[in-house]
Amino acid sequence: MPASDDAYARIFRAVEAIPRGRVSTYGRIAARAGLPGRARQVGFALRSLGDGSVPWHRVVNAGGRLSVVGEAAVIQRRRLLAEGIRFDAHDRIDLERFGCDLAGPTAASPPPARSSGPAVPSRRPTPRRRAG
DNA sequence: GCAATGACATTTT
DNA sequence: TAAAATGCCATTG
Repeated sequence: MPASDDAYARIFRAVEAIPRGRVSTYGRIAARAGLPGRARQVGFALRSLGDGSVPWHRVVNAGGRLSVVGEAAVIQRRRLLAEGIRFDAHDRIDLERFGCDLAGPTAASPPPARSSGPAVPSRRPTPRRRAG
C-alpha cells in the first residue's frame, strides 16, 4: 500500500477519464491528477493495479510507445488495437490523432480532421440514423 | 535514513 | 529518427 494512496485515486480517475479510441501520456495523466512532474508515479500506480477496472492500456509515454515490457505490452497493444488505435510502422501511436488532452470537457470531442489526413478514429463506421 | 530502481519527460548530439 | 544524458520524485530494499 503506497503512502500516497490519495494520489493514486486521482491518477485512476484521470486514466478512467480517457475516452475509448484515444490514448494519453503519463505526464498528461499526472497533470490531470494534480501531480505535475510525477509522470513516473503514474506508471507506478498503474503497475500496482494489475488487472483492474482502470483502462491503463490507454496510457502511453510521450513518444506514443508502450513503456510496458513483457506480457503487459502484449495486452496493452492488443486492447489498443481493439479500440481502434493504430500503430505506426515502428509500433508507435500518433498522439496527434489519438492523444487526448484531457485538459477540459472538449477532450471527449474528436480532433479536427486534417487535409489528406487518415481521418478520425470513428467508433461508428456506419453512422446510420434511425428513421424517426 | 541511504542507496538503488523505475509502465517518464525533456534536451542535446 | 535514434541514442545518450539529465532531471524528476515516489517506491522499494
